[in-house]
Amino acid sequence: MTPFDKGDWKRMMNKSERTIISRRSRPAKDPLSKDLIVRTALEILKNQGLSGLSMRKIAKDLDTGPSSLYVYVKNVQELRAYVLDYGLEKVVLSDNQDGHWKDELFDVLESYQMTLYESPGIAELALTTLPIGPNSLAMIEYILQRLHAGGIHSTSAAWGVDQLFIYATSVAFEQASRKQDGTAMDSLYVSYQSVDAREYPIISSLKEELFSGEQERFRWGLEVILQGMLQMQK
Amino acid sequence: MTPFDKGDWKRMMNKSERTIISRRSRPAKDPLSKDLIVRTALEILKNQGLSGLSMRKIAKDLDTGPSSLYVYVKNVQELRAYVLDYGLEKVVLSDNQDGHWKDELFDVLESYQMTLYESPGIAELALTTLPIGPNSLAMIEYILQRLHAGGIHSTSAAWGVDQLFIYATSVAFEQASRKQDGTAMDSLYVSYQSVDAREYPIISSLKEELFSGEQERFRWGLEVILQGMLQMQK
DNA sequence: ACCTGAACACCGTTCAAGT
DNA sequence: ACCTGAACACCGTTCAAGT
Repeated sequence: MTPFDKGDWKRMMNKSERTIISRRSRPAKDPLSKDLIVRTALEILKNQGLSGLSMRKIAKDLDTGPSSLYVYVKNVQELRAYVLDYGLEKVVLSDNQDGHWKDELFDVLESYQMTLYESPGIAELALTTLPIGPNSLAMIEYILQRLHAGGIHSTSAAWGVDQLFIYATSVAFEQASRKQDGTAMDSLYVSYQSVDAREYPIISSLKEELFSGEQERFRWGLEVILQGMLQMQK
Repeated sequence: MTPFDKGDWKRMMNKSERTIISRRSRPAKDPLSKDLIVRTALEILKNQGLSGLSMRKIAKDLDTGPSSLYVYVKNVQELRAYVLDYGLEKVVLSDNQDGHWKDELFDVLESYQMTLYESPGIAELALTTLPIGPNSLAMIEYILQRLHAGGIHSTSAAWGVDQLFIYATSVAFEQASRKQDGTAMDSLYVSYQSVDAREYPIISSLKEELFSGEQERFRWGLEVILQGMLQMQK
């Protein structure tokens, strides 16, 4: 029995579904379950960001008190790990037979990056929370498989998949906070625009390039990592 | 006048020092200043991590109420940005004339990574807070200069420095949380050890490699990025 | 086994009032 | 100009008491 067998997960998430039928007297209020809690939490995360996600708000949305959640979840950190994996459900792992390994590799990473970009809260979560759960595992396995097809094996592949994730996650977070807040990234940009050219000559000369590029920049970064890994194998 | 001229910064950080002398009646209690607040905050961050850093605790350590801090700092987010730059003060930018660009590049990134590793709170901060301030700027300028010496210019350099920082920061954060908590990283390791070999064959076969390597792994990652950038220029 | 209320020990930020 | 106290609107987690 493994902790991440998909059946296990499903069973884990729906722990209390068996008992619904016997509760005929109060059909209006859904009974709690880990699955329901995580789905509610993800909804809040999408709408209000990571700082807006709290046990108390989840409880309120579920029309109960915060203490009720602790039957299904050990603490807020554990909840976040579940929410992250749940949020990665929509990352596309396309699997057509004649796809080229490199295209598929870049596509899945772009899909991952887009998923995070679309809900900045998930991006923030991905940055600080270790990837646990079936969706994360499926992605990692998929990427390792494509790297393998491209001739990158064993330690290089193991370390490389981490590096690719780090990069995609950080870029998504950066771009997401750029679109959302506005202020934080904008004020940084303004600062660089007026940097002292004698003290920081190269920064000053590259002040535009340092902030340029979106998807083109992301693809360039992936290419850098991949080319680097191939180069290191020689 | 530029926002990050070093003189400006010093003046900014010591705003109220001029007025000390006139306060002869209460010499026991230091008057507040941005510099004092940021230094106190950094001390708390080092000892108690990012979650232990709060306006209220800083105020308590300074023997005042939390509202007093808002004279010197707009909000907690701004304070964090200052604290981060202050925490990067000890990163070594060695500048001997006959140093090789690549050695110097790797050394400064390793020094950065070590600084974050030694206080996990700073690593956590670096992950989510944009680098503002003279220490961050000096590091970026230094790295751009070494990349330039290595033949990496303009857009490649501008995008590359970002990529190098992302990598160093993430590795430091990962390694720091591994040493501190124990639990989060350990439970992930245990999970991977018992992953279903039929469902995730490659993960299963690489379960050791996925967690192996420390400084060796970090250097490998830097080499990957650098080799990739050089390759992309051809 | 699950749910609830109340409590404990915290947060960031504001604002009127003082010097 | 700076500092203070008190208040407002929040947090995560625990625990005895209920069903």
